[in-house]
Amino acid sequence: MSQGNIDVPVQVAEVDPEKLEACTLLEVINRVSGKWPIGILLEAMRGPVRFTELERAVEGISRRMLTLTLRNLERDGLLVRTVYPTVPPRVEYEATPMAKELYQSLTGLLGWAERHRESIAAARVVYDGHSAC
Amino acid sequence: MSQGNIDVPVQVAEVDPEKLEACTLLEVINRVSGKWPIGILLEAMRGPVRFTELERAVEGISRRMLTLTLRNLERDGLLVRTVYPTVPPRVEYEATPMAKELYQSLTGLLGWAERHRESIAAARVVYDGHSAC
DNA sequence: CTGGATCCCGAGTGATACTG
DNA sequence: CAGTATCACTCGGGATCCAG
Repeated sequence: MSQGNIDVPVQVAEVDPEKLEACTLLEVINRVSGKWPIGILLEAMRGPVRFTELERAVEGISRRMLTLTLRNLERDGLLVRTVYPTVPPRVEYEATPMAKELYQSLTGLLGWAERHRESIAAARVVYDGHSAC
Repeated sequence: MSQGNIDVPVQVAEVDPEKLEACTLLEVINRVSGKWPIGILLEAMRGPVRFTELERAVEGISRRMLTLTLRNLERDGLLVRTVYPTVPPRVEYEATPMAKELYQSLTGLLGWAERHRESIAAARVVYDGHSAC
């Protein structure tokens, strides 16, 4: 969707489609990887949620990581941050449509994980020396 | 929203379905996160591939990380390792059907990434102070 | 309440050298 | 060819204290 001009000797660089896939996939994987992004996104998906609510909901996250992760998600346009200049500061975070769409895609992975959860566990037991029998 | 059962003292631990989703997703995300797993999987998906071939194909990976990542993927049953006791040792890795199915799921993420690549880039520019204008 | 600033430790990873 | 071993270093992330 980047052009319609025709007579240009396009230098598309012959990108190997598979390399491109690996790269792009890597970007999105990195975006949601880590312990916290998904948990936070899941909460913010249900509607506006406050900082403290997230702190309790995500469970186990430190204030520092909550802040940092929140900033990154906001930066990528996955979360909107709304500040209400009230006396006790009030800030709400909510997932953007883009983030919700991401979740739809993640569902595919979730399905895969659930379908193969046992297979993987079994594979590990075997690999680890199928000792504890 | 935590129950509807009345008479049974079920010990199902009352797992919040959303927590479960976050957890499972996290497992699979962690499995393929990192710089290397995807690249390796992509190569091994095309057919049996040798250690050295991977070392060149993945490009940028160190021998150490290649070995470690390979071991993890094998452990999870995503890769099969075949050793041919020939004079120069020959080892081949190939993606299992399970891994290929995983790739199908990853495709959903890839689609999302491509659809929103520009939006994200734009969001970042804005967030970063839309300076370099 | 919401977050920024520091300090610090351990896991992850690259570089390099060695081996069956 | 296909790894393994070691070392040094970076960096994520927790703990803690400070601030608007």
